[in-house]
Amino acid sequence: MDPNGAEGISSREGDAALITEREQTCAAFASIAGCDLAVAQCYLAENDWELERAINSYFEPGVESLPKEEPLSIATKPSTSIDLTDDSPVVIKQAPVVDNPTTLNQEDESHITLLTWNVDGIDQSNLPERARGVCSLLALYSPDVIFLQEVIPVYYDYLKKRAVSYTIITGDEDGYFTAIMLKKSRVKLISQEIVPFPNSVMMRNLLLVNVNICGHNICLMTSHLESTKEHSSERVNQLRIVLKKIEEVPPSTTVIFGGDTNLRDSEVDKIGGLPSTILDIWEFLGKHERCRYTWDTKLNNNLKARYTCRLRFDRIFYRAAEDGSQVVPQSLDLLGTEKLDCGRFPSDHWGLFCDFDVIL
Amino acid sequence: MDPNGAEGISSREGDAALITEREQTCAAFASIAGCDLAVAQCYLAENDWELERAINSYFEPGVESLPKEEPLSIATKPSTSIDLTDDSPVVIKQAPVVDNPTTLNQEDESHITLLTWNVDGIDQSNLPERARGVCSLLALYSPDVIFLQEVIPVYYDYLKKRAVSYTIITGDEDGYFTAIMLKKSRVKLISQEIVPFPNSVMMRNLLLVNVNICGHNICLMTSHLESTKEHSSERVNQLRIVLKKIEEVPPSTTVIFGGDTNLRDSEVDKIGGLPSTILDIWEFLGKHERCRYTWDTKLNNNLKARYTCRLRFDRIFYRAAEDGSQVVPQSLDLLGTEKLDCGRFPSDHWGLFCDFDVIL
DNA sequence: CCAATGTCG
DNA sequence: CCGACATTG
Ligand SMILES: [Mg+2]
Ligand SMILES: [Mg+2]
Repeated sequence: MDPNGAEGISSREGDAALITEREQTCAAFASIAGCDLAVAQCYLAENDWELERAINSYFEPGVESLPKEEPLSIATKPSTSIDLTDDSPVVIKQAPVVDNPTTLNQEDESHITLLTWNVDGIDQSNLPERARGVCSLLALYSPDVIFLQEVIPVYYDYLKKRAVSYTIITGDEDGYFTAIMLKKSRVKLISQEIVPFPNSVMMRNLLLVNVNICGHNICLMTSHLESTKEHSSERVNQLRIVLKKIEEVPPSTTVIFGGDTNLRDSEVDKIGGLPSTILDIWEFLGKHERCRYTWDTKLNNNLKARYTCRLRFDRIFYRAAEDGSQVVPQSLDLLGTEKLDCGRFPSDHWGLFCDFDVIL
Repeated sequence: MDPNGAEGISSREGDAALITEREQTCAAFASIAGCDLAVAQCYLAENDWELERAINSYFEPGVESLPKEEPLSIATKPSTSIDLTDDSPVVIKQAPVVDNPTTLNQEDESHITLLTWNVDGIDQSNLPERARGVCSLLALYSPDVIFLQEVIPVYYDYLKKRAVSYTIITGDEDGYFTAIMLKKSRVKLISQEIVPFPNSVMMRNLLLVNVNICGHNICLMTSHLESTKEHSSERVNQLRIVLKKIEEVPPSTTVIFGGDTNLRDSEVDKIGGLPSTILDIWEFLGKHERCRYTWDTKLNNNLKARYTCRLRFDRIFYRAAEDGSQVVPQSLDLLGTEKLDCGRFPSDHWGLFCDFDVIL
């Protein structure tokens, strides 16, 4: 797998037509994988110049020691070595490239799209297939901005390979952590910051970036607030920190927070609701039942729960820039609600996909 | 025990001196017990005219069925039939009468005294002895106002007998409930009210009375807020109701709330602390460690707890009347911190005794 | 990663 | 009537 260990280009090939065909295949590989031609050539040579096989090989990390079904408590650091390879090779249907006609994202100056998703990287069962499922949807929807929670190091490694058209910023390096992914073609990264939650017992924090999209200054924030009912009061404290941070952003900048808040409505009530300047986008868009619950043990079997419970854990908050509302929430949808071949879903949470209108 | 079943007065007595002596004994009995002479004569006749024996007989209710050690959960209604009699008769050392020189209460126009105490009537172990212990301290300190929590019906019956110099108003009739006791000689009852806690799962409410003491209009309130950490949010809601009710009292009236709040400091912080107009008397008086914890499993063995924990559950709140502070908290002390003969304390809570200065 | 319950110290 | 944790549906 080491590109340096592969044979040099054109070492055994003499036929000009063949070289041309392979050069085209290399170009296609490089385009899909977002790597350079030398790396493309290396993977193709190792896979008998079959494009699909080589692409799958490229996106599946090498075999490591794999404690596959090791149960992990939510506050425990997961093992950092896992094999994201799977028995059944998966065809990459959408290449992670810009302006791919097969994506659903129209990608113009009039819309900004955002996805937030807790991908449950700390559940190791079917993780390779689940991660591929997530990445396929990322490629299909190609959001301008992606917030992920519960990413683990090997998941991050996989994202770096699959989502080469994105800049990825993470909230931590080990354990499980959040990530912000910015589509390079659309989003200009200006700065980034990690705000600690000093009393978190779960290593949680607030990750934020300042970006410019289509000329708009936007502060993007994600977090995975303290989990479980037991830690309600710490979670509410973390929410206060988030809201305060949102309010501190200069008024000329739009702010979008998205993440796994683990919030119960009563906890938001307890602090007197959100500040009037900050909108909960699900509420703003009319509280549609269709995309209310982002965690639902009745529809989602990932947790094998013998109880039935659904909650709106994943939320997107929005604070408009003061000089007119140029970025306006438009629609909200759930992602990841279809079962994979393994019979399970990409995560125990649904993803939350939001489309913003850009009003000039 | 039925007064109607006793012999008529002077039925067998012919000697004038003896009659005179017995009339004096009757008068003493009536004074101590706060009953009329006929009732006094009845009890004395049944107890060979021995004053102490008759008094004890009077204050010990008749034997009923007694599931003595039946454990009760905090949310469960206790049995309403229990024998408050005890194997060892207890001598009434302080009669519950006004201006008794053996009380510690100077009882003048310059002080008002108040006691709040969760007497743990739902713990049936040693309840007769513990109730007598409480009543002995009531007699000793003779507070102008007493707030009790976790009174059960037979405890209330006992209080009515022992504390004849008090008017007793209760927050409920069965299960366990709160009581406000007003020293008849000092406190004029004007009105009373029960404010329901609509979401209590433990039948809790707010009991309040409007009174006049030494010319001052005072609103007195007690409650036993929802118990346990699990019910924190309902407890905080109940606290809000209490604080709102305090603030709604006309400004010309002093307000004193005392009770078992079950509050953790963080819960008060969560609502932004008390309103600035309402003082926590323990804080106001300098947060003395000596009387900080009113529930302490290290010093109090009643719960036989194998853990050690102490909290300031019992609190007194004060809102001054607007036209100058005429009633000012002066001192705070714990009561019931001495073991009874049974080796246990009157309650798992300490009583909280507060002295107010009356500034003319 | 539910909520209710039980155990333990 | 604690707080941390495990168990259950
Ligand atoms: Mg999770
Ligand atoms: Mg109690």
